[in-house]
Order: sequence, then structure tokens, then C-alpha cells
Amino acid sequence: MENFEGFFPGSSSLNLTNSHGYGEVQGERDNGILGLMAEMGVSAVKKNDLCINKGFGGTTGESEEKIDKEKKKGGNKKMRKPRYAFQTRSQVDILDDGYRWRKYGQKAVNNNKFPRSYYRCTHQGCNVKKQVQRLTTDEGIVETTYEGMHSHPIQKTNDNFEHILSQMQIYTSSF
DNA sequence: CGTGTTTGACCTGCGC
DNA sequence: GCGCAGGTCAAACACG
Repeated sequence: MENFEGFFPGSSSLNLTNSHGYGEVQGERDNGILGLMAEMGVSAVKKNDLCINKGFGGTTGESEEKIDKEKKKGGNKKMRKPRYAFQTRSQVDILDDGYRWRKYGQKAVNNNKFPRSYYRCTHQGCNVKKQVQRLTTDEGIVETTYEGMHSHPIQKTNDNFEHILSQMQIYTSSF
């Protein structure tokens, strides 16, 4: 069982050990934050396409093996990185997960009245990206999408992250 | 001065 | 081919 290295290494100090049986996907260590969010009851999903799969009824984590479906379009070698989206009920958009993020873009998307912000990990050689967007339907919900896995230690103490976690309230999708 | 944010322009994929 | 929407770049700017 992997722990949360990659997303939140060191978060094992939290009382949120991953006990869900997410298997390895694509040989990557993909089950980190998903398990964490599952423990918290936060609606979390891995999205390979841009569809957000809500409903975390306990049977999530299946059909993740299909992400290797490359687009058979002229041999495009551009394989999409797996992305993880989770929604948290928070007053702040930026969840300080201990990494250093540099904002590189902001865009108004869809019919969402809130702009989507694009962040990139500033660690050299680590091109993990994340998108942060507040939902129009529920302004208290912030959806964060991670893309890629961190391959370096966390850069800040996790005390703050623990505080953030305590602020996160369980969000169970009700539709 | 180093680091991060802002913001308009640019790029790219996709549907029509 | 064209237009739109999403994603990224990069110069200017702000701040400690």
C-alpha cells in the first residue's frame, strides 16, 4: 500500500491512513490522494477525460485501467497524464498542500462565473500542474485538479496542511 | 533582487 | 476551413 507520497508526502502524520484497496494503476503510484479523499469523504475522482465523475458511494476506483487508451489519431504520441480531481468545501481557493505553486494562467471557462486558475509546481524538474476552480452551483465548493505526481519531497511543513484538512468539510455529492 | 501574480496574446484540439 | 473553448506563454508588475 502506498501512502500519500506524490501528492502529500509526509501526510502520514495525519490520522488519515489510506485503507482503501486501490490497486496500482498503470504501474504508477496513483492511489495516494484518492484514498485520502475517500477517507475524508471528499468527492474525489480520477478523470482522464474532462468529465467529472461525481458520487463517491464507495464503489469508486473502478475502470481506471482504461486510461491508456491513446487516441488513435495519426499516431499521436501525446498521452494524457492521469488527472485527479477532488472537491473540497472551503472558503479559500488555494489549499496549501505544502508544495510551492506558481500561477501561470487564469481563464474563465464554461458558464462558470468563477475563473479557473492554473498552477504549476515550482520545483525544478517537477512539472506537476493543478487547476483550481470554484463551482458556480455551490460557491462553497472548490474543485482542485492535480495532473502529474510530485517526485520530490514536500517543501513546507505539513502543520499547515493539517490545519487545512481540519477545515475541509465532508462533501458528499447528492446527485 | 528574487519570487510569485496578473493578463492579454497565442497555440491547439475539436466540433460543425 | 472556421470558430470556439481550453490551456499555455511571457512581459509587465507587485511585494517582501
